Amino acid sequence: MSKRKETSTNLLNENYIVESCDLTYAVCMIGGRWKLLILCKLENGKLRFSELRDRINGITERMLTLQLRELEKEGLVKRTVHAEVPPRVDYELTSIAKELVPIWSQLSDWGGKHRKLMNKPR
Amino acid sequence: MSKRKETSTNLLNENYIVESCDLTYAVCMIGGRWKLLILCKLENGKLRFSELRDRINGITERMLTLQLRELEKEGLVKRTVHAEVPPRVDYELTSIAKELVPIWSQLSDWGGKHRKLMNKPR
DNA sequence: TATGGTACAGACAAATTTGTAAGTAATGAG
DNA sequence: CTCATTACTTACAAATTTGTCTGTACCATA
Repeated sequence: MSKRKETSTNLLNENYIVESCDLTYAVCMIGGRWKLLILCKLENGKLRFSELRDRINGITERMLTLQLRELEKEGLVKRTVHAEVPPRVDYELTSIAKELVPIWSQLSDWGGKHRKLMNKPR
Repeated sequence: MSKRKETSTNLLNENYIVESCDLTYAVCMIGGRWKLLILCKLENGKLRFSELRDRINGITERMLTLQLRELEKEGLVKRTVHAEVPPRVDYELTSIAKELVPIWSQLSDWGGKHRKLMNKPR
């Protein structure tokens, strides 16, 4: 949640693009270093913070927090806090996020295919 | 084509993630501020550099060049130089990129739907 | 009273991406 | 010889994202 300069060309461009293109809008939601990894892990149900952290190799708590916050804002994950000590918080996909699953599965297949093509060029 | 530090955690993380997840791999290909816009414009056939530049609001020649170069490297667009003066260069989608079209059309639909949901939250 | 587990928050720095503002080569037209 | 056109390139600066490290509240348990 580092604030962005509200007057930068960079931000204006991004806004303009996202406004005018549903596709770019969609990809922006799931862009960012860790978002897809997080969403994937949640594909089979709820997980708590520490479970996510432990399953995603290399992520720091800070990054996990930041990306979860954004995903929450975007309405892709739902956050539930249990009033316990020590605290317990879990995350799950929202219904609109679940609609993405079949799409990203195709995209993943495409990725696999493309990767092979690139390995043995011709 | 700004070089990246080969020893940074940032790059190591990216490599690791992309290696281990076809989905992230795929999304990385089309990530970046302008790539999808460019690909969309090429959906209906070849365009030359200046045509792309004029159709993509806000892009600079530098950015267009950079992103086209990456797309070319990734095998998503094909670049053809005509030996003329003044120079003429055109760009078109490769066949693997064309396979993405139906997927991104679904993603675009999802984006539109999601956008509406967000506008009138409940 | 000291310790421990959980889910973070904050300050700061490094890395990366994006934008700005020039300039270039080649050559045909005038 | 001068200028215009096209598709770039380069140096530099600003913005943004990602990573490092330290610290916090809560209370149950030893």
